[in-house]
Amino acid sequence: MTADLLNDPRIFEPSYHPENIVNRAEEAEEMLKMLSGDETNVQDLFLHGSHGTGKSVVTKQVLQNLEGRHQSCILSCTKYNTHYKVLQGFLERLTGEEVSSGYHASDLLRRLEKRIGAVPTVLVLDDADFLLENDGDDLLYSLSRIDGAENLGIVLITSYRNSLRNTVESRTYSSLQPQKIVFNPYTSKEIYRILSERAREAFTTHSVHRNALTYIASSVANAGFALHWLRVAAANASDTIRESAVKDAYSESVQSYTAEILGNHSLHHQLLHDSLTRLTEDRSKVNTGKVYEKYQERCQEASVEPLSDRRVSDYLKHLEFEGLIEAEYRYGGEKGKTREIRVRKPV
DNA sequence: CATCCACCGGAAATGTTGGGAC
DNA sequence: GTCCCAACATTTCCGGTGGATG
Repeated sequence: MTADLLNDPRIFEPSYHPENIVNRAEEAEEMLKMLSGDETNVQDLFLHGSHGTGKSVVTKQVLQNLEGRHQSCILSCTKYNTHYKVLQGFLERLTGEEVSSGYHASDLLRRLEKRIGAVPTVLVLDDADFLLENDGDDLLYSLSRIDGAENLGIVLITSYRNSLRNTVESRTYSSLQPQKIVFNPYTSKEIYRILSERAREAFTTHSVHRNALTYIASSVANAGFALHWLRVAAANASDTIRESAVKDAYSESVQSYTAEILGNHSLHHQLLHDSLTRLTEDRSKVNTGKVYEKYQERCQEASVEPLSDRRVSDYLKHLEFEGLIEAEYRYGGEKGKTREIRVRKPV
């Protein structure tokens, strides 16, 4: 690691909050208006866009702007993926007190209701695909019926589902009526700006070549991965970061980026993803059955009991939510009903 | 037209965990 | 400690799916 090159490694962490967010002013302004509750009730929002389009970062910024007047809290549904866990998480963050398990979910709901009271409140569910898959709309229904809902804004962030309407029951949808905001993929110009602004903060002057940044910017639209890639290249470089260093760092970046995402999931997700990469070294496709076979092998290697194929089918869906795999669903035909799966590199 | 492919995915059943009440 | 219970995680069960094939 080169301390002289990198002023502050935290600047590349996903948790880092940049001063200036490239080309998302419109979205931020709209969100602020909807959540402020100035002209009307605090609204519910549905934010959708592929990975690395700035959904979470913009949301954090907006919440910061509301600080003082609003109380707010963000949970990622990769971890908080059930009714109970979400209520527990929100309550803990808002009150600062630990909430153990063993209560009735309705108990927690009542406590949350009380806590919200007359205070404008924004509750954000990031990676909401995971919750919706698991819990259906049970939680959303409860939250939408909460007393004092005019002060409560629920923000759902998804990168897979592009609408809430076909996911939840119509009674839930109609009481939420979330305003949908779409985050379009960044252009390579925008990625370039994101990289160079971040590089200016993180590196000592002139330590990164312009070509190095253009190379990344022309390759990917996922800002999170772009930044990760640049950080890996920086860590490997001894003096200046050249285009060649960036090219060399690609595979390692993909690997560590993927590992980071998988780190939020179970061992079985990892084994499953691993089986898949072993099966499809090129950009070839495999069917679910083959993947499951390979997965069972991997489990044996790792001395772990494999999960049922039904469960694995759900886990594959999770990998799809995370953008780690691409699946095409086939119904009938000579191949029967299955899906063709391929590993997906971050783009 | 019946049958088959090769799974999908909903629903119910079962297993597990951690608390509270006694 | 024992019993009961809610919340989950996972398994078991099973009715689809629609073109290809005989």
